[in-house]
Amino acid sequence: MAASDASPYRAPIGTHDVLPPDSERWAAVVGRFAERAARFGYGLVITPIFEHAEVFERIGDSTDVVRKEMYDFVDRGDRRLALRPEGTAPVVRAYVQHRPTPPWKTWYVAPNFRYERPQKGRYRQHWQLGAEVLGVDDPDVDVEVIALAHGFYADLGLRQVRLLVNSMGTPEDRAEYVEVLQRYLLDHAEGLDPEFRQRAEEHPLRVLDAKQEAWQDVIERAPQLTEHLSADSRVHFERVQEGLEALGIEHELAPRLVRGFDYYTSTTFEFASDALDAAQNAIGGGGRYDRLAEEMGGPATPGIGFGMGIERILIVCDAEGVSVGTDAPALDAFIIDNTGGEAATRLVAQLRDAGLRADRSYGGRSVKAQWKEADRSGAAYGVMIGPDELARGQVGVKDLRGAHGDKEQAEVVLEQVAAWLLQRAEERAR
RNA sequence: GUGGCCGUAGCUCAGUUGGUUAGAGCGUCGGGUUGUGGUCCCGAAGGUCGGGGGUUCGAAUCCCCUCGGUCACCCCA
Repeated sequence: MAASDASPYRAPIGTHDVLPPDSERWAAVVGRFAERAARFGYGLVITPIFEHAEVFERIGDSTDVVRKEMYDFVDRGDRRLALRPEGTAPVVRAYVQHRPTPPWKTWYVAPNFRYERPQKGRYRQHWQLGAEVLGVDDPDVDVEVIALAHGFYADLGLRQVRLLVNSMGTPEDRAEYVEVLQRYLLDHAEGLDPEFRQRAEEHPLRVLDAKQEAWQDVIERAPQLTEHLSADSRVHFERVQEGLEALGIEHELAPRLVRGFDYYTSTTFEFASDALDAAQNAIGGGGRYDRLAEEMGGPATPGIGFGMGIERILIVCDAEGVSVGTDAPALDAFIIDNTGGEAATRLVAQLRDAGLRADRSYGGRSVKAQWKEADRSGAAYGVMIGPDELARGQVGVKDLRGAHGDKEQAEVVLEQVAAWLLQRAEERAR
C-alpha cells in the first residue's frame, strides 16, 4: 500500500489530507458554525498558528498538553515557540495584547497540534471550532456560550449529544478541595495498585475521571468539588443551571467532570456523544477561565469559551447517519466541445461570468470521453457545441441527471444558454 | 511513551502445506457507436507483494529488525 510506506512524501504521522468530497462536508460544518456564531454576534478571530511557548504554558504545568504533548521548537532567532495545542490561550493572549472593549465575543476555526500517538478521533493535527467571550462574568454569558455550542450540534441534526456541567469554583475553592480529596484518596489507597497512589499524589483531580474498574468504588464515594464551593461560586453555578433550564437545554450535573487544563475556574462543561462507543467520545468542551488574562499580564478579565474537534464531529455525524453538506449537483453545466476547444473556451467563460458553475474537458478528448467526463463531474447539464451547433447558432443541452433512458436533448440558442441554465439552476434550488 | 492487530495494483481484497512470467472486482484509459454520458460487451495500462537483513535449491508466504497504518492505555477535540 503506497499510503503505508516509509516515504517522506506522505502526510506526517497523525495528520491527514482532506480531499473532495470529504472537504465539502468539512466546509459545510465550518459554514454552519460560522452562521450560528454570526447570529450570536460573535466575530471571527484569527491568531497565529504558533506562539511563544509561554502562552501555552499558562494552560498548566501539570497538564499533559504542556508536559509531553507540546509541538515546541526553537527558531533561528533562538525564540522558544510552540504550535498551538488548544484554542483558548491564543485568544486570551490576543485580548491582553490588543485590549478590545469588553465584552469581546469571538469565534475561531484553527488547527491544533499535540504530539501524541494517534488513534480514532485523536490526531497530531486536528481542527477545532470554538468561541470565547472575554470581559463578562455574568452567568448568563455562560448560558449563552453553552447555548451556542448546543445549538450548533442541533443545526447539524445530531441527537445523541449529552451536555455535562460542573463547577471548579475559584482557585481557592479548588485548592481547598484538592487537599481534602487527596487526603481521602490516600486514605483509601490500600489494596489498590501503586498507580492509584501515585496519581493521587501527583494529580488527585485526575483520579476522578479514571477508567480503572478497581478504582470506581473509591472514586464514587469521594468528596465532591461542588460540596466545597464558596457561596459566590455556588450561586453562579446555580444561575447557570437555571439559565440552561429556562432555554430547555438538557444537562447533567457531572461532579467528577475534570477538564484537561488547569486554567479553568467556575463553570466547566463537556459535550459527549452516545453514538460513539469509541474512547474519544468528547466532542466539545470548555469552561470559565477567570484568571487567565491576569496570568498573562493583562487586566483581571473573566472569560469563558469552548472548543470542539471537527474530525470528531464528522465521526459522530457518520455514527448518527447525519449527512452534512449538499447532494446538489457540483456543477450547473459541463461543456462538450468538438471544435478543438475554441468554442468551449468561449462558452465556459461566458457561463462562469454569468454566475454559473461550469466546467469543460481539456486535451482534445473524444466527444464520447467528454460526455463521460460530464457525467462524472456531477453536472446538471451537458452542453454540446461543435461545428454544426456554431453554424446553427444553437447548442444541444441534455439533462444528465434524468431517469435512465431519458435522452432528450434540447436545442437552445447559443446567446441564451446562460439564461436558460440559470433558470434551471433556480428551479433546482427551490 | 506502552501494548494488540495489520501492511499484495489508485481503492477493496484473493493468493492453497514456501515451488515456474503475482490475480480478481471497482476505478482509470481505449474501442464497440466515423459527434453523445449514466446500462452492456471487448481490450489495455497499472505492482521494488512497505523497507532491510536472515533461513532455504527456491520467500508475498517462515524468522529478526525497521518504517507505516489501525485500535487501546495515558490523556484529550
